[in-house]
Amino acid sequence: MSVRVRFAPSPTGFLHIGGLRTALYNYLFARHHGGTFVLRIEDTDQNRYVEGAEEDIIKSLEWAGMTIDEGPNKPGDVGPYRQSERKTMYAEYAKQLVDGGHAYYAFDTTEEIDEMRERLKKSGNPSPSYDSITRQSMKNSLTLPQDEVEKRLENGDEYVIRLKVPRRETVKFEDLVRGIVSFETGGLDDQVLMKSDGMPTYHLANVVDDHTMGITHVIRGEEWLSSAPKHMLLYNAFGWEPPTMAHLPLIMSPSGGKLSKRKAESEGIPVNTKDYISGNYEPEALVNFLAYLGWSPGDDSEIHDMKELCELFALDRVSKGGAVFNHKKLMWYNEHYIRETSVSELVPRIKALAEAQGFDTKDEEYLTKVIELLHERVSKIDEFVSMGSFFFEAPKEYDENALKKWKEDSAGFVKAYESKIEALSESDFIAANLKSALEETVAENEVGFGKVMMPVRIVTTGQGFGPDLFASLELIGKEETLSRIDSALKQLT
RNA sequence: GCCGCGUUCGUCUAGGGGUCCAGGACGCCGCCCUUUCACGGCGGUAGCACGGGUUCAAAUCCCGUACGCGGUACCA
Repeated sequence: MSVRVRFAPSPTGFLHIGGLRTALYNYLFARHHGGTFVLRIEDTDQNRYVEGAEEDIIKSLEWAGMTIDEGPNKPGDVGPYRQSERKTMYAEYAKQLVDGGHAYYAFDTTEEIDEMRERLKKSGNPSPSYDSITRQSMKNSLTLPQDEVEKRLENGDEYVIRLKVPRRETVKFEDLVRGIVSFETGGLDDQVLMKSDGMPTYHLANVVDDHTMGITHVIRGEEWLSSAPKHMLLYNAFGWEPPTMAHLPLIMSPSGGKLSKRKAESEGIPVNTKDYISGNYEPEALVNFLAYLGWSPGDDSEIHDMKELCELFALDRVSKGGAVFNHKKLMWYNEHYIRETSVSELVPRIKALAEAQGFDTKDEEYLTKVIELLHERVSKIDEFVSMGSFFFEAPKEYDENALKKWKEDSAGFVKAYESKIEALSESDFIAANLKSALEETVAENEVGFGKVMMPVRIVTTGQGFGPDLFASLELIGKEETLSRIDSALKQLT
């Protein structure tokens, strides 16, 4: 049987970075086995639905380089791919469960359930739940006379359908990441399967869908492990073969705990995939980084593109413990992928970024040279623009830190240097000559190289660091260089 | 509280009884290269949570403890 996996996010917001990794592992697994990657939208909670979330999910997956084989945007044979559109199916299956004695109607109001919880708490039960014991004293089709149940149903009284969890049973299953996992049903509650609004809960919907969509492997986050036994009970009740399970370790925040929006952002980690897109991260870097966050191929390799990851990926090599998100390592990957990208590929991307900020990037030849000079020193491609803005326009202000190196004698050295390069013809205004002019200035004044170079750098670029100064000046050109020196001298002296 | 899952350098991990006084990567530190910065090269720092077993031999198997994380909804 060929592998079919699904990524099943709920459209309650922007795609979380942890969700993206779950999707990635599903995708890699599918591709590794020549299987199918399905996107299913789990929108059974109408209260939490967020407009535009589905588009964000699809856009994010595409940006990361994952191709959806079947999904709401690309229907296959087992659609629809949004749970809200499969509503009638769930009701039928729930009825089937009730008829088979595996589920029952419950008419209790929220208040009545709260009361029950309060009462049990008082009598010493620290975590009361609607379960095989308490259901006996509640209003449901197990306790109410048959005719009253029918009457309530006919009257259109509000009801839910609950799973009738067996009293004492052990649910055991094999998880591809964790091995054998087992639970006692005594600790499970009679989970609601159908809500009073007619929508199924996640538990029912995911089981029905995974089965009817032919899903062979359920690969999801560890937060689902606790409800997995309920799902196994459901497969059993339906008489279906359950898919193979694999629960992934969670991505943790550096300060501990699940990587939540609040935590992550206070630690400088973007949580939503869209923030990586708008933040100009390299998708290849994020994918490589995420793949290694909780998985490793077992050798000493670190760098793999999507194609290689697909070849290497195996669920039994996924680690069990949670993995802390290390933003510095992500940046290392990002730098790596930028260096791997050819200058010609970079040109259009940086042109767009720079122009969006109102810079004139001149011609392509010029931009190419700018990129060559900065290629080895940026961490993210937007730094080509921020670090290289002086290539596009004269500095508007001088970096505060750099100015610390501006001393009493700096202006004099800059003037001395200026008079030397002023003498250079346009065609002689090249890096080698600009460098020897500086060396001469240094020698004539009997000072260190930096005493002259740093001030020149500051007045021409506004910064105390950057690409090779002489190559930069050559690119900026004689006229512009001299004009920058003059206007800086006016401001700084 | 209860249930479940986990625990190898600061972080991500390799390791699945002897070849491990534990290997790689990020970070950090130092040196070299560069008369700036960065890149690159070389080197260094640092870890098997704890306690019991099993065994000739345990990071690797078993039990317990501690700690961490997840779940405990008519949310997913």
